[in-house]
Amino acid sequence: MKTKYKTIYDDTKTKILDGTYLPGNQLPDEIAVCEQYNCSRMTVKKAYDMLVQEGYIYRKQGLGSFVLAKSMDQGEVELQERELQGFTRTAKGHADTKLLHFRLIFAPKDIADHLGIRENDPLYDILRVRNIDGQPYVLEHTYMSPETIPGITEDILTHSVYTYIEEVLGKKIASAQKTTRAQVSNSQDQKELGLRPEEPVLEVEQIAYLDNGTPFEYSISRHRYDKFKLSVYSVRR
Amino acid sequence: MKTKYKTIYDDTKTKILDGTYLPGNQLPDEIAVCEQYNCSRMTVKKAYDMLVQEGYIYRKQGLGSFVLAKSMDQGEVELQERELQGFTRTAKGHADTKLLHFRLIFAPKDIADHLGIRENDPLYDILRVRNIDGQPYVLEHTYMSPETIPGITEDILTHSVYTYIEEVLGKKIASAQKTTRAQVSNSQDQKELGLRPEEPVLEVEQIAYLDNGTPFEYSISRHRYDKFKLSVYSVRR
DNA sequence: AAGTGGTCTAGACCACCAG
DNA sequence: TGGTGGTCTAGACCACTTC
Repeated sequence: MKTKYKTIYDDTKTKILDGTYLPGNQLPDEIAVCEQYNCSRMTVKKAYDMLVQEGYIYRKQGLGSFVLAKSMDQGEVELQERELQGFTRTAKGHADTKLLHFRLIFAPKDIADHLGIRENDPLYDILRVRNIDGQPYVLEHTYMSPETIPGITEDILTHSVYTYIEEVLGKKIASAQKTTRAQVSNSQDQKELGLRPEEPVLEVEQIAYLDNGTPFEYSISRHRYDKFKLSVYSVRR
Repeated sequence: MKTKYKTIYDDTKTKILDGTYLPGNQLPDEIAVCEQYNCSRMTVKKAYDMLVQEGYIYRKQGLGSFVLAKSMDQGEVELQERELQGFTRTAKGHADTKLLHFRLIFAPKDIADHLGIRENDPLYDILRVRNIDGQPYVLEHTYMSPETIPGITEDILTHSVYTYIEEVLGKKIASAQKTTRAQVSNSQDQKELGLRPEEPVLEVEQIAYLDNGTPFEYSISRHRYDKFKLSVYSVRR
């Protein structure tokens, strides 16, 4: 059974996206929505507040709730990642993966610290190139502990590790911390991503967590500079 | 008067940051906090949920609330920007600004669209270099409408525009949409930021909003690749 | 069974903004 | 003054986890 706040959230978001509510339009006030959905104000507030966090609407005490002018261009690049208090990845074409290596190594101290394991514990060391429509766009170096994520195979790595974790292992991926910077490309980047020496990469360092708080993945992704962008919406409070 | 949920949020966050609660520790359950602060469960939940969004804790139904192992390194670079559903900028040294130009122009169509004004309306066109401890780290190209933000002067631009907007104009900055990518540096970047031709920049495109939904600033910032990183924590839901 | 968080109610009072 | 959202209550019932 879907929750009431999720129903109101989904319905309202749909109406914003399909143009039923246009930028600048005032949304129905909380009381009106209460009556429509037969619920209490707190429930409406929760739904509307989620839309505020994601940049769809803004609200002002004494005035009302309004659709925000969404104005950043989308879609010049092949892969767009949007952090809207959730994970959304939009690839435009057909994706596939080339596995460069898949090894077991002794965990170095820094990575062991990130993953909450001991130095020299066994560690999966995975290097992959991701392609969209046959064109490489990111070189992904991934480390996972076999204790946390057992049973990784080449087949899983060329498809979706996340699907394996959630559907086969039955664990839930809950959150991720990412840090982004620009970097000069090295010879491996240039070879695998087809870059010229003066062309840079966008590096994303990530630690991903399960819903029990365990960090299960540490990764460094080096993206082609012209095929990836990261979007963030942040609300002050 | 500070709200109750903010008090609980601040107190708990402080205890996490100062080590009173260590990574992995269980936090007091909602009922216990209710009794301590003489409040209802909803109030505690609001405070704890904010800490979840910001990556300080995780919660699990049936189990409890726990401090998350925060594991991403901070502090190798001069400027760190962290989006924790709020704006946090951490500069390590003394900051100052060099104004390269400050003009009025006719708004080009694309920028006019971002700012919700008409093409050819007057527009401030501002180009600045920001230094920390005398070293340049970012070239900031900023556009604002004089209709929304009147009275900009050179003096304001070399100090804080945000302070001027909030304290002199009495308007509230509410949110911002940012998109980040890596770019090859151009000759202006190289000259102003002291980069060699093969060194890239991290470009951040931003639209910032007032609390009445008006977009008041469109900017493109080009950061030295080795002096800036952007961190994001995202929770799935 | 006991303990935890997740959702939800049906109100209350207050702060803010418009006319 | 009327309408809006912000905070808060004092419960309720349910879902999930561990024992």
